Amino acid sequence: MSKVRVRFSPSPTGLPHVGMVRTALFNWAYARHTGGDMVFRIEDTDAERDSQESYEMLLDAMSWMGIDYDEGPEIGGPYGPYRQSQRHDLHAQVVAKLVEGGYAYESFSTPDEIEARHRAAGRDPKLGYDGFDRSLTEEQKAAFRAEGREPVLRMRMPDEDITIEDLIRGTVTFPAGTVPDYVIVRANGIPLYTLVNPVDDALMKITHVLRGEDLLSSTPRQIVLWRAMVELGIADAVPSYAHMPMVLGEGTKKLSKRDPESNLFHHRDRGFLPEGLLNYLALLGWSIGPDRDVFSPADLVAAFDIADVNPNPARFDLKKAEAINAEHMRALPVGDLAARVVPYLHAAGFLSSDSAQSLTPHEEQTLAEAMPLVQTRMNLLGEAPGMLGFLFIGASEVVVEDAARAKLPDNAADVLDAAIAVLEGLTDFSPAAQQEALTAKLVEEMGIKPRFAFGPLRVAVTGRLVSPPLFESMEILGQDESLTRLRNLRASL
RNA sequence: GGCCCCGUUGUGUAGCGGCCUAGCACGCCGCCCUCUCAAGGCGGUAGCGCGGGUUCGAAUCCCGUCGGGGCUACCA
Repeated sequence: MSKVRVRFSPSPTGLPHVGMVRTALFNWAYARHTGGDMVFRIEDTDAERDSQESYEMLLDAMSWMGIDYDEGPEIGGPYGPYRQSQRHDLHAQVVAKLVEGGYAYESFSTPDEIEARHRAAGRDPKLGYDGFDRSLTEEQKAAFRAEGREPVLRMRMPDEDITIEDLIRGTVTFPAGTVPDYVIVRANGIPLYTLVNPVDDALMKITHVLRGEDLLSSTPRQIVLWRAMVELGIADAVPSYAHMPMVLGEGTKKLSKRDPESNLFHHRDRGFLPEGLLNYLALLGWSIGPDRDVFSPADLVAAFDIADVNPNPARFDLKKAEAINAEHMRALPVGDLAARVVPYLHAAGFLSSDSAQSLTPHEEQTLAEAMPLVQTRMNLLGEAPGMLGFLFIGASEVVVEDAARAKLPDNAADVLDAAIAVLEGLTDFSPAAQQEALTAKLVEEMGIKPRFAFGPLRVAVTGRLVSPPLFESMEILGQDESLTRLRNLRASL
């Protein structure tokens, strides 16, 4: 069996969509699992919608997700160029052979004329092209040209059933006559996706076409093109196909490009780990085993087979995605997690640099001490500023959230006064010492429930209702800083 | 309308004729733990769309039906 060659061939239009990334991921996983090649090709044939910005985001998305490729734009390869817009000559050569071999023909019919003919014959006007120009004589063609009409090129579909063995769906048959002769080249001479996609696949020796279900219906026409290319010696063999399920949003509709959740970078911005999102995306239509759903990219590669992919569409579930991401965050060595959280803390204004290597010694130490406290308390890296921000500011910058202030008990002033007195007297400011002393005073002596005894302290120190453990937090801040914060809140009551 | 695909708890899945009184995970609910919130532990909730077959036996096979989706462009 020859080497597997798969390809990911997006159009650079708009933002990278998670469904699209999932397609790239499965292609990649299949290539890596089989030891095959992953080809990355940009289908920028629609100048109207394509953009350089979108192209760059595509590269960014691939590299962030860790989806590498063996051939592609920027890195090249034996079957380049890898941007479709630079392959016009290659396409033109194939078109010429197709026409010469009688596989494609010139068609002058306009959509209106086709529809009119259907009506005249009492057929459904929406049947599609009727094959009218299939055997035009040279005289008839000349007559059309004399009218100033330029023909499109259509592929001649055979009068036979076309069957594909889909790796995910099994045998799929399209009855003869249900697919009309389709256009491969516009009247202006520019080839269409329907031509260029299979042609480039053939030229790049692609063996497996793994793509979205939305392309299933266009497969029979591509098979016909492939068969023609094989006969013409352009292609080696018709590839295997696998049509992956769509990624749905809420309800039953496809996850729309308008939906922010469809944007890969939206998730990156919120603080998904690439391996976390990759793990979740792989779960959309595939599973690694009956009782496991957390795995690394390497695990995916080791276990993945396109034949195991489910044919039914899957909904994108943010909650599940975040839970998976949280698992990955907890599995990370703390130092690693700390480094990953730095850009988010910097963006929120809490750190001097977005690189863990360039932090001040104090920032570095504070982060190192705080990270273990919050590793199990976050689902996303983006939660770090809210969780840890208070550690990187001065007492005067602490902002007490309204909700936190509202929740202060009536005796908050007494609690704070007592706590300040206790903590001032400590020579050992360790969490254990703090807790012992504060519990003795507030809980046992004053008879306040722990929850209400420590709540006001938490608010004073962090400004929030939810925070890392209180005593550890105060230890990191230091005795003086902690006391200042307690006094500040006390003074504001 | 035509052609095609899909159908297991709210969500993602395991299941490939008997191991299923349907497993796992997320979610949700409760309890335990507890300085908040998590994490962790324990327990609970909820499903084979429907109807016929085939079979000793069906979530698993067949047919139909209903429901959802895709395609039907001189877009990709």
